Amino acid sequence: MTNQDQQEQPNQEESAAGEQKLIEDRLAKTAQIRAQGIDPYPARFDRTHTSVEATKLFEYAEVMASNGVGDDTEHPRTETVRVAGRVMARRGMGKAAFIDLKDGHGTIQAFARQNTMGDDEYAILALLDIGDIIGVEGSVIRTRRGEISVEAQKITVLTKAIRPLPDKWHGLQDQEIRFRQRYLDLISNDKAMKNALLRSNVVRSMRSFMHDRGFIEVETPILVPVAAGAQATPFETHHNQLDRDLYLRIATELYLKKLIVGGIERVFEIGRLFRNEGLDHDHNPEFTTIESYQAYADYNDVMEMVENMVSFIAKETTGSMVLPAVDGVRAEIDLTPPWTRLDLREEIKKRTGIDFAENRDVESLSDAMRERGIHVEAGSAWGRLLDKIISSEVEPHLIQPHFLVDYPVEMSPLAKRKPGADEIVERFEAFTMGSELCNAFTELNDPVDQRSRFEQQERMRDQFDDDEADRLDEDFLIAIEHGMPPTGGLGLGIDRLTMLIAGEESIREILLFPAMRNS
RNA sequence: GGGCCUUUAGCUCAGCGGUAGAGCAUCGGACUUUUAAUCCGCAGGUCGUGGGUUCGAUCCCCACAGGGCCCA
Repeated sequence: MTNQDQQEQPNQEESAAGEQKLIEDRLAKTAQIRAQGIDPYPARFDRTHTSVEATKLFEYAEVMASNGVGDDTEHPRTETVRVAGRVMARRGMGKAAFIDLKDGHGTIQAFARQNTMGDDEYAILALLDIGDIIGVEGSVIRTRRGEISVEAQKITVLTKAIRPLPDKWHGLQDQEIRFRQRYLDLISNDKAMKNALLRSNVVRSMRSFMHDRGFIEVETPILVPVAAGAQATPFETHHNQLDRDLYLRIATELYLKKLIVGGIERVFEIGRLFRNEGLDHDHNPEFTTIESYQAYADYNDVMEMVENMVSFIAKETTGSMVLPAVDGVRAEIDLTPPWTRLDLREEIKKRTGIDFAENRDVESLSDAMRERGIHVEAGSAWGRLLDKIISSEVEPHLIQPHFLVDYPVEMSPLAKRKPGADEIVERFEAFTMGSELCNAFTELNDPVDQRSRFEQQERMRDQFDDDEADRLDEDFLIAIEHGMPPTGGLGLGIDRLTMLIAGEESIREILLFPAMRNS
């Protein structure tokens, strides 16, 4: 060992303890690798096969061998391949060693023997740690114990890791670290990776469903002067040069309807919404929705589209429209269309005996709720009270997919009134597992009615001190004053949909980086 | 917002009013077909933070912070 090498060794006397010690050990190995003239962080690696491809290649060779094809039909082996991945485990035995290598597709074992690799090449093994990323070159064989393995001719360090990985057997259990350092969750827990891939497939399949139906995908502003189109509290921000307060959007609705006015007859956007509210197992301050608008359609057309879209996505991503039961979480969920339609007024009557058409003011509805032991939040508007009844008395029963249909106008400032029923709008929401999946309606396109609905929302903001009331958006009103065709609109939460398909109870299992408090 | 649970070695977890333990990982040694490899040995901790009670607190009490569950 040269003097320079010795300088790169940590000083035994001063070596740190605990985590710092583990890092210093690995830094010392990194230095030793460099001292041998090897770059521990090379730029690229010419991988020929993924773990899965290499396995398949061998299985093919094995089948050929069983038919008498190949040089050594007793011990089939493939041509030389190069695989790459992260070292997940090692079993060293002196002059031989086994390494479990994990790549983006699966795992494959590498088998290293001193007499196959040669002393110089084999020496690198002493400097490898669990967590390092390496390339292995060799032919694929089956070991005596039956494991398909790349028999290493050469092992290349591709990235030296200087921090240790979580426990190889138990995986990463600490939920906080799983969410804050999702990369560790992805490395350690198969389910994390499965959910990440599932979400990607859900979105891809949703896009293809919409494109196949002639919908045009667009992107509309996230920074907006008025946070309108939904009932929620927005995040506020400020543009310095314009010296103007802006908000993060709480919905994509109004911009998309402006595009309907402009003649894009089928339009959708998949994008992030921001609502300034608390966190729980199905709320995150930022989340993703699809909103779509279809000219000349009404909410019945949208209802059909929703059940077809959701069942299509389930089929594409899981192979079935029937989602399997999850132990301790839920029964089987059958998404096969058609879904049951329930009249909202009738369903509330059935569950509670309350007929909202007979209790049209805050006082009588509050009384009816108290009689049945439903909590009444003081100072709530009528629509908020009814919403409470629905969420506490009706929603929990909707485990299999259902549509609740026809809502009171007070709760739905952007929906068109039902012909012949002034107080009811053509709106529906879909529920599964007791929670909302989507919200949709026949869009209100009467500009005079729309203006008065907005004004009513603004009055509610003042009267009930309701931050979440919708906001009047003059630009939008001017747009529909130019004429918006009859339109069916939809908003559907993509994270919630993915939860449903994944069988997860928490949105934080689906969002790769959920919002967390200060650490 | 209210209640309950939780925070101990890099990871997974025990523990207890009397100076802190295991498995894995690490470090040193043996080992040429392993599968959580095995065997021998070493090292690793301001027990979430801050107060209090006590002769003595990781443990009991209070507050705070992070995480989880339930309720609103």
